[in-house]
Amino acid sequence: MDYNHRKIESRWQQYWKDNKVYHTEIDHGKPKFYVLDMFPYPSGAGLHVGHPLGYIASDIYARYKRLKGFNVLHPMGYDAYGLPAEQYAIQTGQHPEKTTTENIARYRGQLDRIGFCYDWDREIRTCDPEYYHWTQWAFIEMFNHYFDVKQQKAMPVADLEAYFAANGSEGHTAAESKPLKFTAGEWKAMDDKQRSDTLMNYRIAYLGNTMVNWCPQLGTVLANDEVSEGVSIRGGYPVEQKLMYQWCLRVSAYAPRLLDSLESLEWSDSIKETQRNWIGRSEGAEMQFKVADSDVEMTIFTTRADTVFGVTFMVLAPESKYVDMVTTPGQRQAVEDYRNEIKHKTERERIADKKVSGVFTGAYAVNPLTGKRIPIWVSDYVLAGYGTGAIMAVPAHDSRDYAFARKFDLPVIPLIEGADVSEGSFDAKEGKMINSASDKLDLNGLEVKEAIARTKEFIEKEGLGRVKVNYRLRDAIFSRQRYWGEPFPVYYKDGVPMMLPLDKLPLQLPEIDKYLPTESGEPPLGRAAGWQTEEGYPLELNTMPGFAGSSAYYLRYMDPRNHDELVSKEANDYWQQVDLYVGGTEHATGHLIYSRFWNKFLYDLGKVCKDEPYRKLVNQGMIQGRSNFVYRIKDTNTFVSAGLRGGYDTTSIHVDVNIVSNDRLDTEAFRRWRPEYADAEFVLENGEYVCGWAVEKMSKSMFNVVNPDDIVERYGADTLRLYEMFLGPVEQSKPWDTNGIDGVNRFIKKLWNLFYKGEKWLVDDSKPSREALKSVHTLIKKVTADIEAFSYNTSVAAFMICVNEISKLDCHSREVLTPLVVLLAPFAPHVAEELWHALAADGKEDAADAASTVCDAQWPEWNEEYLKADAINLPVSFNGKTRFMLSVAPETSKEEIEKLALESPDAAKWIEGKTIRKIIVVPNKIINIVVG
RNA sequence: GGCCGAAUGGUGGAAUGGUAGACACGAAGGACUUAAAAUCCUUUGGCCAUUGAGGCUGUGUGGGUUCGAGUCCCACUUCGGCUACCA
Repeated sequence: MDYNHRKIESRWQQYWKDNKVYHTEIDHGKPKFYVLDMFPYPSGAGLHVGHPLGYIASDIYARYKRLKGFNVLHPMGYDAYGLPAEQYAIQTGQHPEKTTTENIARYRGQLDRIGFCYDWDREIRTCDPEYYHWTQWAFIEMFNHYFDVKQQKAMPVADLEAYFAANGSEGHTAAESKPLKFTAGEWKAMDDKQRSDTLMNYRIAYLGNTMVNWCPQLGTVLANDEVSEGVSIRGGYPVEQKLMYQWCLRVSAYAPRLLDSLESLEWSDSIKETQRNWIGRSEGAEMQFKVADSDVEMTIFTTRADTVFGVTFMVLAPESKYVDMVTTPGQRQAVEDYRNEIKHKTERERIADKKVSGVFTGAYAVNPLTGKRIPIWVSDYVLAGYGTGAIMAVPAHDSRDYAFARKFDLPVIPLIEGADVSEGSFDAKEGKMINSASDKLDLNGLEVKEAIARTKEFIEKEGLGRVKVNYRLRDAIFSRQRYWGEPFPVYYKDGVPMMLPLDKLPLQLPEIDKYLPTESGEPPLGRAAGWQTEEGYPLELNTMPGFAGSSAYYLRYMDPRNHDELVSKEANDYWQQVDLYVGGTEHATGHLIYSRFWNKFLYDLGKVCKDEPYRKLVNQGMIQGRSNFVYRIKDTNTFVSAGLRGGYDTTSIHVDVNIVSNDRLDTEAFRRWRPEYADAEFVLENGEYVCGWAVEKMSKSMFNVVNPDDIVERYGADTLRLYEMFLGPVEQSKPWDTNGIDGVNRFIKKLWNLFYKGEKWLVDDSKPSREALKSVHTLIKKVTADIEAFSYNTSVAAFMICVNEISKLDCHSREVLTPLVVLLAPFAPHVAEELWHALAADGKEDAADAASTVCDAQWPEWNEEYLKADAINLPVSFNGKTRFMLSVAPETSKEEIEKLALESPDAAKWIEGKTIRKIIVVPNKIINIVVG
């Protein structure tokens, strides 16, 4: 029997399915382990060879944990709502559900062929009403809660209403969009609409008038993490700022907790750092600046309170509320013109346009420490959304302020000794202060850090401001003007937003005729006939964004068919949280923040038992494409091999990597590839056409997409799995290079040949040699350590070494081969399963019924006794240079080693005629003898 | 501009501060074969030497710590990734 991957793999995939081998239930007799992949968006293009990398890595871990005796939860599902299906629907009129269902079927087929151990009985889809029921439920809970800053947790809005009725707004501790002041009497006098509007200022899910990223081409708003460099991540369309009334989530209230509990997570430092930056905590001070000849006081935020003596002007964001309050009549027109100009520029244009621009308001502020009058300007380099939208400008020590001062010829006062500000600002927070003294505060001579502390102390004491911690993290905009998303469980009663009663959930997405906005500019749901409650109140027309469905999906896998709750207490208590989460780094500032927020909210409600959803996170690298090129001689249909193109004037052309093998072009396949190459001629080197190559993104247009199905068909899923792991560390990005896959395939065949020679079954019950035992026990130790450390590439190498050694020893002992098969089961489950059954049935064909599956085997333990070497070779060095090797028994003491080294004949010639100055003996490592 | 990471043969990559280059690809040579494929064996960082050995050098650059540095520290160069008028 030769190794036949097609037969083996289809046979065991069928067996696993028929026998529900990977079905998981709660089992209190076993410790649990939850391994989760970030679920995919099923795109129309299907999986390419890069997608399964993380799935294979987590699958290996899940299978390993199972063999170690854990009850492993390893589910899979689909993030099914998304823009591509909707865009496709707009173009073709095809219902996105149909496209999505087809794509899911294709994904499932591709995944199944790779042999994953998912419990498909727990599959979820975010577009399934049974699933989004709980997305809508969570939204209602967020609407019904506010965030209490003092207790740092979510509390019922009803409590807040009671507080307002008793005390008014005075002294409340709710996180708010903006400060509001009202008395208990005023609260009681409010009508429903006014109360609703007021409470929106505090709810965790609230309707707010906020600056949003509006993308005209997509016809929808986008969250900050869906925009990069002023264009949408999906599609790359320009994005502009627009004030809109939208549903938002008060994520910013959770910023301190999101930041603090990062410490407790086993995530990579780089992704934690990315989240820290995104949350953007900065310690500084808020200070009040009085406006001259006016009652207005402006509040600014600064991290450099120490530089207050160098403030020579103030700058307001164009959208700042202060602009209208301070602008003088004479400057009103100029300011209005400037604001209009800014408004019509997109974010992208504002960034691209590095020119400094701004306009004087005509007003002056008073520096609270020096009493000097300083002009107030408006400029778009100050952002309305951060801090208070107003800054004190210190041109000597901030490069942006410096550029502005130079452009508009404003004074620059250096505050740090030795800082040369004739060419640029001095931004570093170091040095001794100068020019910083008044009759109340003297900072001269202090280090910057001391000066910051001293100033903060001073302004708090004098009532000029207060110490303040600012966060960059913004509330999440939760409305999308699209069809293919979760409908909001919201209706409007006389203009007041109301939540549907819980027993009306799920509110199902209605059918519509076209997937475009209505003529009046309303979102697509505006086309749905009868989109209203039974009482006739209109339902919300927006839908939820992509991250809504992915924020709590890990909980649903614990209890996917529960009709009464998101997850039962029993299931949540058992499975707790994800122990290992595998996915790409691109979700660092989106999904991984929202999901943590969502989970913390549910935790506050007592619905989940863990504060954090994902205990350990591993980020797999991206698989890039490796493109191949052919070189056409200009104006001909002749192609020259890469090594010979020096003498010709050529153009390089991408060629389909699937007709190239080891960078050698299949010239016949090339002629068939496209009609224009049918009569192509070739200039060969050594009878072959050698292609050039480059690493690029994997994409259709580069002809470098490799489909896993093709690899599985040709080499088998086990080879694909082993090869993807062998390519390099899981965390590292690397190009897909099919060169080299033969090596892994050869390894499987070699392994096979330990069991079968033709039809003959080779395995026997003989006592294995010490070398064979040592080889396999070394492997057990190595693979166990490697899996725990996620170092799969070195594991595969270790398998190769072991199989080579055992082949050379001609060992076919069951005692050696059985653990080898179990070790291999996580990596190459099909061939391991086949051999496991063959071992049980002594190589007979009907092996399938002969034994339990390898999935129920026990992970082997290594025996240190077999690993002990007879002798250890220690390098002996003189004056740091290795001169010879000394063999000693493993348990030799330090003193004995020293004696042996000095007495060895090799040592004599290095010691001769010299004095020994120092001897260093590190047992099992080194002997170093210093002579002179 | 900020933050993070990386730099080792022709290639992908190994190496708890202790014999650098595991393992694999590719390449060269050989065995088997009518031939090819498959398989197996040998060699494979560079330089010098070779009858038998052997020797020198070598992990981006320059310093440092150490008996000993690819690994730790400082500075620099280059390349990736993320992020960005965040005051």
